Amino acid sequence: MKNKIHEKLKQSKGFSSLSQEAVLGLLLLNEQLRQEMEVSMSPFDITPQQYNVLRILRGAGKDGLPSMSIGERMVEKTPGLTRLLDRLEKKSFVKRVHSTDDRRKVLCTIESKGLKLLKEMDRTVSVQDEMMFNTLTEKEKESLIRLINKALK
Amino acid sequence: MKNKIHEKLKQSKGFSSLSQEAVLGLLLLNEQLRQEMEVSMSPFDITPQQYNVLRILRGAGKDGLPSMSIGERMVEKTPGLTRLLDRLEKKSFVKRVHSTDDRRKVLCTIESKGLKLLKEMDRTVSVQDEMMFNTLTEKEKESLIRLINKALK
DNA sequence: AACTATTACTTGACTAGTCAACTATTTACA
DNA sequence: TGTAAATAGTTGACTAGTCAAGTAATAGTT
Repeated sequence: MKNKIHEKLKQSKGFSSLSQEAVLGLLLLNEQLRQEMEVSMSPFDITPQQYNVLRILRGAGKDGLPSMSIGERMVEKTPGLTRLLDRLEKKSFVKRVHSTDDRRKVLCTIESKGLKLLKEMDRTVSVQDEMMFNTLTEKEKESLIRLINKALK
Repeated sequence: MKNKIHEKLKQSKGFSSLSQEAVLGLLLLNEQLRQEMEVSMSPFDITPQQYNVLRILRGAGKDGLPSMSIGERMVEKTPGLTRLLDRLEKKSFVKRVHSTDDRRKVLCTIESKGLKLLKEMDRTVSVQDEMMFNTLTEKEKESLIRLINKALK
């Protein structure tokens, strides 16, 4: 089989270690995923990160979630999140209110417009997940998941 | 073994498909890598992307490389690259001159200051590559690389 | 009760990426 | 040869992430 990692990097020399090759491969595969997500989501006029937040908020239900808790479920720091929520609020996908029992907290809830958007996107997204790994068998996917799990700290 | 993908996402429910689980795992693993890179490179006052460009230019040698060709070796569009090169040039790590045989092209070459920086960083970076996958055996790394290769389009 | 520390977020200044529109140069062909 | 098309890069306006510093509210301590 051709080494696509070499190919994409237009690099003819070998790698100095298996770890290095794995690192570069991981970066490339992630980039491929990111691009596919962006393409499949852009017709809905939303970015992957914004979609991610909306999905978290849908999971949280009617009570909503303080900003910090959203941040924990993504891998992002709070400052970026504040501004991302600003944009989602401007588009009326989410609503923010100061929590009454701890007024430092800002409870975010998804609005009906946001729920509607997610519903429209659900199919597209799951099709895209399948597409992403359609060159792998189910056994191979399991194996990939196992390795990723083992590599996560 | 514990499912770290679930854990990190604070998600107790199952995934709707193996592909979805693989997608989420891939995003998390990439994030872990990105963070580790940022931490290990920040003492050198350089970002992973800037490091990446410098390494490409070192590979290109004394003749340098036009911006477009650098872009192909990364996974980035030209506009971002222009500005990234602006910053590297400001720090005197690279030099840009209009090519004489095709004056649309801008040839980028790495400067001695850039080479020196890379030399200082080489050890750190390769140690970090090893660290990233130190929970996997060599056989498992090979297997991961094979799967990544198969998933790359 | 008062004073400090912690927590939850916001703001500002930065790097980095996107797309769309523009300039300059080269190539293609009619 | 002269005009149109393609190529290389830049610029502007945007999303998104970072860190560091600031504000407001709560919790902890004496």
